[in-house]
Amino acid sequence: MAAGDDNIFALMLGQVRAVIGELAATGALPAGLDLGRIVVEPPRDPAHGDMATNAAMVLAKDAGRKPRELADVIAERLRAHELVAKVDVAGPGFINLSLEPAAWMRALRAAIAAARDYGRSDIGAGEKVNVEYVSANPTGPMHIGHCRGAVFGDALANLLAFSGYDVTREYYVNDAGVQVDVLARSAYLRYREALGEDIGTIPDGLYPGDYLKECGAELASDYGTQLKDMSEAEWLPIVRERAVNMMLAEIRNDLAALRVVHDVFFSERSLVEGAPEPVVFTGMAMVEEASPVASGAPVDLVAQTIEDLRAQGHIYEGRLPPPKGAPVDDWEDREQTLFRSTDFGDDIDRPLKKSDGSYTYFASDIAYHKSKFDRGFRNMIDVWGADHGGYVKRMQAAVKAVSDGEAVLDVKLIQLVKLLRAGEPVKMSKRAGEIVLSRDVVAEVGRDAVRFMMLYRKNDAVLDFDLAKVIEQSRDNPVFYVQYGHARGQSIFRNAREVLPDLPADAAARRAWLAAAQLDKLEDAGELALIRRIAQFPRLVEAAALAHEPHRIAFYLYELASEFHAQWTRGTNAPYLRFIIQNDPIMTAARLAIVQGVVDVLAVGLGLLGVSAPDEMR
RNA sequence: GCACCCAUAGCUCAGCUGGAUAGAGCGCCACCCUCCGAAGGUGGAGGUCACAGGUUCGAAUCCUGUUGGGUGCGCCA
Repeated sequence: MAAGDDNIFALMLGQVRAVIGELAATGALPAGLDLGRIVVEPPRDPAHGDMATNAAMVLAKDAGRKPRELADVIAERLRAHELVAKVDVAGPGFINLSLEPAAWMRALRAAIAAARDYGRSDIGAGEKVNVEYVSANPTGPMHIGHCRGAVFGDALANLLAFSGYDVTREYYVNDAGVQVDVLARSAYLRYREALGEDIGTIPDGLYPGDYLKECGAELASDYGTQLKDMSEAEWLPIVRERAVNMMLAEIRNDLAALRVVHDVFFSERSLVEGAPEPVVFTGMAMVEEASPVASGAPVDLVAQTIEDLRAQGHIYEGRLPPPKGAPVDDWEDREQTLFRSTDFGDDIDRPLKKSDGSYTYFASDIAYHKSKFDRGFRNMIDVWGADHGGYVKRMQAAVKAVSDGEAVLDVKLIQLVKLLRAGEPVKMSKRAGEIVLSRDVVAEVGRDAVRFMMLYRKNDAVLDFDLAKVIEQSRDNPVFYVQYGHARGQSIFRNAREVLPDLPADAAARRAWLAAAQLDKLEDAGELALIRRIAQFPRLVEAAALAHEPHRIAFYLYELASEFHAQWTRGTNAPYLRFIIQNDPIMTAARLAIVQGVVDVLAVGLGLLGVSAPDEMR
């Protein structure tokens, strides 16, 4: 569980646990206490010291002692630690620790030494995690809603990988079902148009978007009039495959513009139609090369999964009551194939077959998640739009069923993006062509702004995204403010060479050089606060990873940048607080060590969010 | 009718999985630039954490109920 040596909070937590172990050994405490609930964290009020632990309050009941009394005993032993300056017992039984200045200097040195690995940990212990995100239907370009899910999933995957998980980034391609058939028919119309036919207005129910014209043109040049002479049953698979591949290529362009990557593109059709193995479009391969390779007997994985579940008693034939409140016109009370999701916490059992006998989307989704389990994933994270919220329970139920309770599915629901321009809503209509596309937004305000803002809000909160504000260069715009912090730090290094001619220009060499600085010269409250903030980064990353909440990184970075800017500005009124002191190379070197820490943390944090850390702002 | 999500300062939102006197930005008020980038900073006012119960040493956080908003509710994905 222990993170690296660079996490001073983990270090002290280990110390607290060790003390409790010692007390248990002497018989002062019962053995076998649950230490899992003990935390060591920065107190909200700095007056309470550097760190606080709830150990005594958490253990009091099981130990049969009063919290304050127990706290005194633990505190006594913590005082002996070399990095601990002061220990107080306060309130209901908090143990407040003040650390020796040397402890913070050590933390800063550790941060600088770790450089771009600062905050990296092994809490994931190499465990496999599947993060599925975007999974937009390949029926058109990505819109702004997909964009938020894409950025979220990507950042979450970064965070988990950084925290020691073995992460697979996955995209589920819905290349089966009626929607892609509609796509194919729409493309076929464009094909006829490309052959010179007057197709008039696009009929209701087909996709009217211009983006299919190119597909039609390609079909016309490749097939001439051949497809016109075929029946729909003949041309549909041909057109469908071409259209899906082209749409997927579009989407991958949109993803590339956001610098969002996937390791695996998983084909739904390969489940439904039966392939020897689930077909994956690998992250490296071009879409065109990714057609299913047939070898061996086809297996319908959906049917197989359903039959397996039936054998385990999770499936039966029965009737559902009609939904109340939202009357279905053509409700037909009939016997159907149902999954006992109520056995796993769902509200109602869920149908697996449509009235025509084919499988529901849910059925293939079960098979898909079964495939994740079969590929070794015990941890699955799905990133969905909030409108799929009603689907969460049944999917989690299904994952439990297919994994015999071994796998856990966490579903992250992504709320709407409300697009604004200078406070005014950007008009969005359902009619195609007026949907706000991800690529248009990226083109207008840039990838960094889009990514940061998408992550500067909890995933389950509606996001107001103001196109005018995110390119503003002011404190009001967190993207700029954080990036500016990084640029300002680099600017300080550029200017510092006047005072410190030996300061290496190369970042790695500079870190080594700064590690030798006399950090004990640092005693200004603002400086020390910055060092403490830097020291919190590892535990923050850890918490964000465990909670699957990348937005915490974004907020932390804003706070760090804010403290850094504040310290910088104090130097305007109080020159002795500047980072660069003209005739004091020793103090300057010590302060540059802080700047290095700030710059590294900002760079690492922005990197996790997929946002660039510029050396200068222009 | 049912399920899920949300409700925190005038506005937009954090609140580190139950901790101490609930924070930030914007807006408002009063200040600070012969500076390593003022593209900034300092201080102040502003809260019944929607409401009512409950759990316990301790609740914005967990449970129940109520109110208000959003999403969804065999066969679409």
